[in-house]
Amino acid sequence: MNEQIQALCNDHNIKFTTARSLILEVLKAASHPLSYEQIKEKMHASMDKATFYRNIALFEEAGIVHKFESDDRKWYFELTGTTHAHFICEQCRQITCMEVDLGKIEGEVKSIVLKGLCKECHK
Amino acid sequence: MNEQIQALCNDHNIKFTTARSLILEVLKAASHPLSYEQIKEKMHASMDKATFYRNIALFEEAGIVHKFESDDRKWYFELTGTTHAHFICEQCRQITCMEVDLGKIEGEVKSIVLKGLCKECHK
DNA sequence: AAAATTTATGCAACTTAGTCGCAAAGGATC
DNA sequence: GATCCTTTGCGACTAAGTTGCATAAATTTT
Repeated sequence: MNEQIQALCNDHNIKFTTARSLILEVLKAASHPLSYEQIKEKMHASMDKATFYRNIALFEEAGIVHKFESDDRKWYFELTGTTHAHFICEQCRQITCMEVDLGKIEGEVKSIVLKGLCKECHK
Repeated sequence: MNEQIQALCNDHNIKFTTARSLILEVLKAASHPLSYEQIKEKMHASMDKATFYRNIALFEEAGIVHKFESDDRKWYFELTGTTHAHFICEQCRQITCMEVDLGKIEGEVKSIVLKGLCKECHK
């Protein structure tokens, strides 16, 4: 587990530190994008937010992590991987990942965010 | 022009005031979503931001206006109308509207935001 | 392996889009 | 024209995220 994360850092010329390992571990285990608060909760170790955000910025530059804003003025982070869409429910705030076929679009699409009411809340 | 806006307010049980008219005029003339700053610039009349945001909240509740966050920690507003997607270029920050066919999705989709590099910046 | 240099972390102060409380202004109603 | 209700503007506030700076941890040099 840790080896994979260490390898991820090495591959991108990023030094492997405790803080970075903690962040990446949480993101790796997550099934959907998480905010700073959520990541912090899952970390079982304290970390200054400055450290967090600086490392996230580093990951982003390296292309390891992708971030986007939901509709709550917070950033949500996830490991980059398959390009998939996110559905954000305006009512329960749950973020779910989904595959979407867009057909052809000019330019390069890096992320897709759908908003509305999820299956549950729509009833 | 003004009559249409007035009618829009009447139809939704919203009193027609100067401030509201100013906001809606700008939104009506816009071809893509605008932020508070952008709307303010186009208004040719001063308005307190509290007034602006309170009226926007009112429009939202009434279903006249739709808002979403881009990736710059700002809200972008537009009149609701045909459900269409927005493409936000991460480089030039331009927001363009586009039609997208998603196929079938469970729940109710209210907005779609794509991010990436636009046709121009992708070159 | 101690000193020097570089890099990462934590703290505290700061930034800024958006929000809230409150008083004054503007209309409507009697 | 006095009373009531709504809207507006001002200023203080909020909170996610950022930045400067000092300390701590690595890494390199001698």
